Amino acid sequence: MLPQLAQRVALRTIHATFTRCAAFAPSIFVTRLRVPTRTFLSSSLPRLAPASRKSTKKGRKAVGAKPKKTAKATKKVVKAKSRSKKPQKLRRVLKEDLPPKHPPVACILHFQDYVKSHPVSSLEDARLRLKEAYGVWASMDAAAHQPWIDRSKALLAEYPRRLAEWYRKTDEETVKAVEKRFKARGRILTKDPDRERRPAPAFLRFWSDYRKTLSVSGREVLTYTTEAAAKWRSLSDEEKAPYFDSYRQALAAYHAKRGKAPKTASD
DNA sequence: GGGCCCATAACTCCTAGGGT
DNA sequence: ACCCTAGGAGTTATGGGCCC
Repeated sequence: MLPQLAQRVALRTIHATFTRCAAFAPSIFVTRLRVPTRTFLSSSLPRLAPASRKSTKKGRKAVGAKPKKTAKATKKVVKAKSRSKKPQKLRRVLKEDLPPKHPPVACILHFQDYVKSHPVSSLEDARLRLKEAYGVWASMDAAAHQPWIDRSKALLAEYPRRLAEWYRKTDEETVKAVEKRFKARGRILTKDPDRERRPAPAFLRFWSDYRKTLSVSGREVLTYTTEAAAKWRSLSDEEKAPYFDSYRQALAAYHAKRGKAPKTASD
């Protein structure tokens, strides 16, 4: 095996050569693209295209979806550009400001233990060890997996509490800065598990009841959302009343808890 | 006025971990 | 980036209402 230094030099030389060649013939030296393991072509159930929603929910973009540039979006870009002339002073996010990391899952815990008992000495060695560790994991039966699953479950059970604790001890400005940093890196900050949820509105209460009357499950339920909406629209005010009443009650309780009075029509 | 949130399910994608 | 996999979280339809 090559000594570490020699190996690094060799790798760097290969990389440098590759980069130089790629500069001359980019079409030949196309860098490996990260292709999703499953696409809408291979998917058994392709994602449904948004019909009436003006925008999708925030967060991860659909794979392959290129955001349309509407006049409004262009306006926003111009606005953002003009704003960007004045450099915004962002709060610096320190390492200790970051929320607790998501706990490792069972196979990763197993991998950690495996590496501890089988130390590596080189890059090639590390790669082999990885393959080896996951090979060992794959060859184990469910009973053998159990200790790591239990550990993972324990860590996972603790995670929401740790996250909620982080939200409690972290000031709003830092949370916002962390959120921004996450967003900039294409990640999403997990929401506070203890956050107070707004009560579900009348239609959702109706929908919850409606789907109980359906004898379908899974994704099939989705096809009934339109039907449920039509049914909701066809309901008389009297029929809708119980749903609105329960919503108003829940909303009043929600506002009372927050110390804010609900807005009325006269507001 | 736009964006988000609420409920619901399966499906899909991403993240977590280690060393180099 | 490479190697792997379990599980978290976003996506998707829907309408009403709140908040910025």
